[in-house]
Amino acid sequence: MIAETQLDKTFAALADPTRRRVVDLLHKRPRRAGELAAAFGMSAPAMSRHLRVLRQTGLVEEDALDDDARVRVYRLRRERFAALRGWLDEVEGYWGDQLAAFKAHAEKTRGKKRT
Amino acid sequence: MIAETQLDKTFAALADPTRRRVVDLLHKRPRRAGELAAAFGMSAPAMSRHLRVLRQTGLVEEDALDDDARVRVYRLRRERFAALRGWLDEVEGYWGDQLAAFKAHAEKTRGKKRT
DNA sequence: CAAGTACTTCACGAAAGGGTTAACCATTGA
DNA sequence: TCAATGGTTAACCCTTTCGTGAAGTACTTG
Repeated sequence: MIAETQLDKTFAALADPTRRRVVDLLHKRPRRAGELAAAFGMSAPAMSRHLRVLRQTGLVEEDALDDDARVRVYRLRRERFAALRGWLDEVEGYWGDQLAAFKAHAEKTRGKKRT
Repeated sequence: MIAETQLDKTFAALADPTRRRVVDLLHKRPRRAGELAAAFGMSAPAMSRHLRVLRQTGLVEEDALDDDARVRVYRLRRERFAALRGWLDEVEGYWGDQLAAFKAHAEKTRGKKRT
C-alpha cells in the first residue's frame, strides 16, 4: 500500500523544527554546513547530526566544492518530497462523506456490539 | 513566511508511526477510539493520548454518537492536511537549478572567505 | 612538514515521548 | 441505585533524541 518505513523516516526527519528550518533555507539555495550551523547559533556537531539525518532519509545531499575539498555543500533532493506528496495525495484523495460512511458502517455492525 | 509553529506540530504529530497508521485508517472511514486501540493491540490510554495529539493539531476531530454518549467517534479534518500541502508546494515550487544558484552565490561572496 | 580550517564522530548529561497500570468521570441499563 | 462500559487523565519507567565539549579525520597553506 504505502512504503511505510521510508516515509516514517521522512516524517521523523521533518518533525524537528531545526531540520525544517534547514530545509527552508536550502530551498532558496544550497549552503555550507558551517553556514547552517551559524545561521541557528548552533554548534557544528549538532548541525552535523541534523544534516546526517536529512542525508540518511534522502531529503538532502552533499556535493564537494572543487575549490576546497574540506567544504561540504548541502542541497535538497526532490525524490523524498515527491514521496511525501504521494502520501498526502492518497490521504486527501478519496475524501467522501466521512460521517456518512461511518453511520453506514455502524448500521451494519450494530447488532454485534449492542443489544 | 510560513506559519511555523502550527506546521511544526503537524509534522511532529505525523512523525509517529502509530499516529500515521491511525490517519490511514481514519481515511477510509471514522472509527471509535476503542476500535483504534484494538486495531493496534494497544492499551486504551496509549491510543487516547495519540488521539489527543492528533486532535490538538487539528488533524482529527471527534463527534458524539447520538446512540451512546460514551462513545467517541474520530474522523479526519481536511484543513491541516491542506496546510501540509501548502508547505510542500512552497518547497517544491521554486526548484530552479540549485547548484547553479549556489555557485553564483559563492562567486559573489568568495572574497570574504578565501584570499 | 606544522599549524590552521572545515566538518564529523564520540561520550555524556538533560529533556521529551511513548507504553503501562491504576484511578477517575460520564453514561447506560438492570 | 449500583455494577458495567467507554474513554480520558495521572503517575511511573524506559528508550530515544537533542545539545555540548573533546577528540579525530581530511584537506589547505605558510
